[in-house]
Amino acid sequence: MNKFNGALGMPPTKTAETREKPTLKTIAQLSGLAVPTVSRALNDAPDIGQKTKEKVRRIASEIGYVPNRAGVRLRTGRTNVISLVMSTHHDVMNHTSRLISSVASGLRDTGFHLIVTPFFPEEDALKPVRYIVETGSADAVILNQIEPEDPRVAYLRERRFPFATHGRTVWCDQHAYYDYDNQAFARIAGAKMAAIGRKRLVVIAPPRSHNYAKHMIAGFREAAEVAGTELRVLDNVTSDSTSAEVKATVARLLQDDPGIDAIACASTSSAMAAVAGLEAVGRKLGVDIDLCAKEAIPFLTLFRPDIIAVSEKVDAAGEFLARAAIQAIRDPSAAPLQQLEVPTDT
Amino acid sequence: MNKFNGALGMPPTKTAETREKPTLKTIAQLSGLAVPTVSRALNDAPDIGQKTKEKVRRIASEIGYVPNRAGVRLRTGRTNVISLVMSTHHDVMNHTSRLISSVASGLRDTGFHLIVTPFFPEEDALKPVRYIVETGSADAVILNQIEPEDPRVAYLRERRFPFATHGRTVWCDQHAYYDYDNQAFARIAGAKMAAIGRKRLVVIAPPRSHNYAKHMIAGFREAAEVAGTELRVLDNVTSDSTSAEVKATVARLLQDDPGIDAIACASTSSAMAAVAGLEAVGRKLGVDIDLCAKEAIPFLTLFRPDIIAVSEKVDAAGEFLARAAIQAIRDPSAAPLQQLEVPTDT
DNA sequence: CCATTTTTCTAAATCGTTATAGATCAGCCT
DNA sequence: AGGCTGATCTATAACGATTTAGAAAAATGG
Repeated sequence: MNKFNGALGMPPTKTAETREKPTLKTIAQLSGLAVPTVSRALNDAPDIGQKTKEKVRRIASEIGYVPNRAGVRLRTGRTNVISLVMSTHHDVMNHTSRLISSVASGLRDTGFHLIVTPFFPEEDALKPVRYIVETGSADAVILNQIEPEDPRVAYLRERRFPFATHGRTVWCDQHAYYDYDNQAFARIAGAKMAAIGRKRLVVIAPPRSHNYAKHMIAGFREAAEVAGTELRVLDNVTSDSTSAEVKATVARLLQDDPGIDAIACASTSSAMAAVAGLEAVGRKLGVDIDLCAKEAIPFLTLFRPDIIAVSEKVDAAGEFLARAAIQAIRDPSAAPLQQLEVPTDT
Repeated sequence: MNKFNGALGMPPTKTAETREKPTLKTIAQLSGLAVPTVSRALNDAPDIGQKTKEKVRRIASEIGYVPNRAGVRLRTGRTNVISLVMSTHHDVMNHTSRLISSVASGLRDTGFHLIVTPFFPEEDALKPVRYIVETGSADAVILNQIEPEDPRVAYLRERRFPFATHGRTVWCDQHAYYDYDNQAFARIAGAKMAAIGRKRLVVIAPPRSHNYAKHMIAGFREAAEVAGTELRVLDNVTSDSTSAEVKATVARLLQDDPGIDAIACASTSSAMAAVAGLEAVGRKLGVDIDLCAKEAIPFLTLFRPDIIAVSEKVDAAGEFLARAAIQAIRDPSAAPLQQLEVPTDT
């Protein structure tokens, strides 16, 4: 159509004034080269001359060429998309949103887009993952809320589909992951409680289905053994229970057994609820009882300075997972990127 | 590569055992029809016979045909993607994550994917929007943190690119939006404070650049006039200031002017920080001072039962915006979907 | 019964990209 | 000079879908 599309007034040939999106064809016409040559030049193929490459690259950047994603995807199957699969169940003090933000940051200037694929409480957690793999709608997947033998991970491994997890599975030496060392956290927290003289610790742990619950409980047990303190892990509430449940449970517990002098919480929200519960029955935080928790947001200590908080840097997770996912895509046979963040005791 | 990979050795015909992703071609072969006929049948074109349509649809669902997104996108330009453009600035008590979740819910079973496009504090807010429009990487955009004359909205309107906003602009009668009626909230909150005898109210408002700050302040003014109370809007802190800043400012303020007996906060996090501040200087919430705030998460009242909370249903926003965006795509000339959520006074 | 319309389907082209195989030309060897 | 090699580039086809124009079959009309 547009043989000639320079400057002057033109018959209704698709000309430049339309500001059509530049394609390889545009560059080909401008440079007098063939389309495949332009493509190979931009991809730095070995069989293209140096001068040609430079010329093509110059033109490309001058006219602001950006490869058409649909074209690339159709031809190569590469989507340049990473999918974050997340539950819509909102853990109040939302980690998930920061994970999204930080994955997005990690993807900045990489050419990858981030698509968020939700799954819903009532449906199979495998469904979104299967959808992505079967329709090829992403090049890699990032998962959180990992179970020890997470079926999604099993599925992805079997298909050799690139992925990275926020949390560890039992096979985690085999795949990319980022995790917070909850066992270390629990050891530190338990030791701190013991250090200030607390003897009877109650733990509000994560749901047992999540792998990190095991780590955390193990850590508390270690600390309890070392310090010779009593340890009780509640099994009727978890750090994902509603605030009302946690509050009520803590209140009831302290009334039944006033000798309890320490509480440990696995989440910011359960910590706040637990504080509400203990205060509701007249206990005084930092006086006749202490509470420790993981602090994902600098909030707890502001709220109640007496809370003993151990910080968790959530933002690091997303950026790391983004890198790990890209690595898994680009170099599937390389050793997967793995990181365990150890909390600092201070 | 995998010429023969089913069970028996096979000549290099691409046969069904490969479990190749079914395409229109697959259906065409199975039905003995031509590819375009299959396409038109699935799209319910008027020039295809009833029997044919049924046959095609039956086969399609039997073999689990799903249209290839890249193919559709390349040919039609339709991406079937909606992009949520969000700041990575984490407002602690994260609205954004719930917005993402709820938009995702709203997009369920619509065939649309949700991609999250971040923009970074140091760069132009217009950049991601321009990128999306210029590269055509989405069919519609959802924006939040809206300014009165938001340049992104101006840009999108000018290009006639479908979008919906979480918040109102000055042109909002012309475009799809969802907003919480902050003016009504402020009226209600202000009236409540007056009703319990508070005379001197200090407001920690949203940043003035956000449009809803104006609405909220106007609402407080109305309430103050009606009740004849004193009103002061702080201009050195906002509801987006850090918790430490809010806490310190509130503490200082109450020391300088102990007569202040009421505080209103525009966000959950600033409310908690303000409570910390007032308690730090020995004031007693619910006794010699009161505090009211918007409660996006059922948290405040748990934390401090004395806080006067007005709830905001954040989840409704996302689902509405998803619908609104789709409508803007499908029927650009129709009246845009708009909703103003009025808080209930209870 | 042939011409004409309507219904239903097909062929070819296209979107932007890349893989494959082949073309062109220079330089070099014998 | 003829043949070969290597360096560059081009032509063609393909990915999966849809649009356009046109063909074939069926229905209608006189």
